Amino acid sequence: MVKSPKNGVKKGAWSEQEDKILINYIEKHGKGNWPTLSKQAGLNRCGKSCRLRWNNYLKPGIKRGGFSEEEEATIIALRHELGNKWSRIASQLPGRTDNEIKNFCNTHLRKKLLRMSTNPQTHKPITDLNLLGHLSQAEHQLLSVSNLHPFMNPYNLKAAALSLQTINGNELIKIQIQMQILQKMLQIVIPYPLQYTLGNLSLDQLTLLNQFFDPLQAQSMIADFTNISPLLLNQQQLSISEPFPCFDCEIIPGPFLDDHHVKDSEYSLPSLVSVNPESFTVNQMESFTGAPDNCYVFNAWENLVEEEASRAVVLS
DNA sequence: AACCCAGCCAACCGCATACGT
DNA sequence: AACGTATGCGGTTGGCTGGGT
Repeated sequence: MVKSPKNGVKKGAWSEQEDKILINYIEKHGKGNWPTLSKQAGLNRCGKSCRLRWNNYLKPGIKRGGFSEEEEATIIALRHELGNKWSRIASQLPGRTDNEIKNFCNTHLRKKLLRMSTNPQTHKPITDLNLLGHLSQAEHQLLSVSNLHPFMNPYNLKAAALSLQTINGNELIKIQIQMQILQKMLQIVIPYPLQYTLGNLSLDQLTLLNQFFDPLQAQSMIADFTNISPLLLNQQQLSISEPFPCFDCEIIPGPFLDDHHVKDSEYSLPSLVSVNPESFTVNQMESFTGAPDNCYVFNAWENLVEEEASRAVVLS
């Protein structure tokens, strides 16, 4: 990046020679005043540029290369706590600079969190439809192949239904609102190729899909779940094997919110679960810890998402 | 082979604050 | 107290690069 000199001061990428001059000067004389340092060292750079080059690149102890999982976890936690206070975050990571962490957050982490249906800014699950308007098409694509929402996972629907036994009306309303948001998100983010593949489904499959993603239908499903015999409402039976992002621990209580945050550091596509809510029976309830293979709606949905992910088609 | 495009990241810019006179 | 300068910080830019067409 070579930019045109302004007032005779060079800008843009630093050359090896300039780096050597700066290092040698600081090793001999220390840092001191940057504008003065620049002149005395014979560098045709402004002091600010010298300071930045030294602090972000040349200073001894600067770590280069990818971030470890531990560093990444620390960054996520501190970002959640401090916001975009890059220098404060960097102070907790020896050898890392604020600039490097900022770049890391704005590229790798952003992509990763989107894939987890998580707001890159707040690190909370995406429920703000306004955010979707700021995403690129590629990011929409990324989001669309992610585990959009815990309610995409029938385990969560089931657990939410069980929780209805103990939660109050306000929380029920919140759940219903979240489901409506999910439905709207789907309308927005499902990319054309995925919609196209819906054409390959049978009418029955489409009907069931529609029911599942229609908030009113979904509400009635939840209502239906509450009619399941109390003998079956043993939450201990719910052992969720599929990892997924925590939705919102403050709103929805239940066993499905514990110890199931995504630990996978790669961008693997979370598996969806195969359960047909309409044919939910006692036996299926008892075997709910597994993922039945014979429930075609969610098998179909899982296949669709996987197919979509494998295509990796960016909409034009 | 040539072109396009998106992601990466070093470096710049502008503002706020600290510091010295 | 007021002013000028240096420094710190966070947002933004733009050249480079690799992958796709």
